[in-house]
Amino acid sequence: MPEHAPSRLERRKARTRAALIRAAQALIAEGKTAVPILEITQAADVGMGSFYNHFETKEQLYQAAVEDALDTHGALLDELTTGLDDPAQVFAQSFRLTGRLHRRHPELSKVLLHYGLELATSESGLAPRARRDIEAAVRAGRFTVGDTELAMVTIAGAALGLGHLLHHQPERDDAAATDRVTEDLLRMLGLTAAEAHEICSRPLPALDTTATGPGTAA
Amino acid sequence: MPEHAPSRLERRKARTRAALIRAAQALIAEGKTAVPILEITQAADVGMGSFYNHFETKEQLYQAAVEDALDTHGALLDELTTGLDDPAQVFAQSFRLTGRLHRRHPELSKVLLHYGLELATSESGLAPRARRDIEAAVRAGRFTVGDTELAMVTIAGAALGLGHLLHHQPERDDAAATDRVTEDLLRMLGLTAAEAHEICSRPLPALDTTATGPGTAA
DNA sequence: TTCGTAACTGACGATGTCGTCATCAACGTG
DNA sequence: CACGTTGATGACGACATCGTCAGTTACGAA
Repeated sequence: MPEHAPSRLERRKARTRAALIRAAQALIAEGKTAVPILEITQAADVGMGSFYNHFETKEQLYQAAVEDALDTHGALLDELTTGLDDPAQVFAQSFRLTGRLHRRHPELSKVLLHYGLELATSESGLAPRARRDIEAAVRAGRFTVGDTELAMVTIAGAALGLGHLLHHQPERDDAAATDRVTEDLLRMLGLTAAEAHEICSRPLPALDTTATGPGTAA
Repeated sequence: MPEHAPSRLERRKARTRAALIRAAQALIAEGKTAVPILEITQAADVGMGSFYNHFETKEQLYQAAVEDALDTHGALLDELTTGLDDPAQVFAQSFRLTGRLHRRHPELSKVLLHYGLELATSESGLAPRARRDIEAAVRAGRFTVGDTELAMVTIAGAALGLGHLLHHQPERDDAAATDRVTEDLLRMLGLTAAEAHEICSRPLPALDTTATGPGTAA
């Protein structure tokens, strides 16, 4: 991989690929995963045949779309939690930010929701980051966790449930709901009720609307 | 509805309907929801045309199949938790039994997993039972819950996550895993760590393999 | 037994989707 | 400028699924 200067042709290829991924994410977000390929390419403003230049099957495209969405969100979380020294707060902040994401970037959120629990046990995506953060907190004596793997699926399930609820109850205050669930989870992880509440009351960094599109990671 | 004696013709109709629902549940359990109708009817050992005598669309059949599975499991839970006077134990026992279900009745479990979070917010199915139990425990001063709805989606998410993990890690002890997650959730719900542990150590009623088939409720 | 009805059945035409392929446009190279 | 290569494009044949329908069987009533 001699890190070629991505010459015009490659950039064009990348652009059509990105367009397909974007369209796929939009369709997944609408729950329309069972659409003809032609419809996807039209949504991407790309010729029908172009699809097969990049993917062999619809499922393959969807997989790439989800992977892209996960990378985007994970990178954002990492960026926004650097510099925090309390591992418990890193966890809390990540979770709270993810909760807010459901409203700020509904498309991305819905993509995550659609693939749901598959992602919780997947070895790529958010799972490794979550495991890293939880184990760090355990080592630091902040969390009391009997089984990291079980805690992770519980937390992942809670996150998905929360997102699902937020999408179905648009009138509910997303920040308040997310903070409460985070607080509940911190208690579950061994923090005292008082401390859990305190951590979830701390201010959060702003969640910019610089939604990174596909093409950033691939 | 004069409660007619269900005469032979009606019984036959009910039988083919049940056969279709059974087949649908089996297919959902295998994740094969995108099969031609013909395949469903063959699995049910029923003529192709019969499908349209009972349902108008595949999705309609699946919906009936899920409803049936939920009623079956919910009724079982109610039956096995009657007579308990501590609402916290009712909750714990229901959750522990549901966890064990993932291994005892994988088909039924997978049906629940497939429809996932939809069921957590649905007004029919297990959600009303969960709400009832949680609110009873709160009234009795056993649980400390800020928002019942949020607790419910968290718990539902945890249950789904647990089931998902159990299906993907067959070597894991399902009873131990379930009890630990239950314990975690009880702490989250305000019980002390000691009490949570104690409640999850109590013996459970045997989970008979009298899997009720479709036709019982419909 | 005979007849009417309700449910079952599988074959068939209509419809929709797939994936290929021949062609074309854009780009880089000698 | 001329040629080769890479990617884009959409039309087309192959194939699968759908839902209907005309005919059949099982049942119940007269």
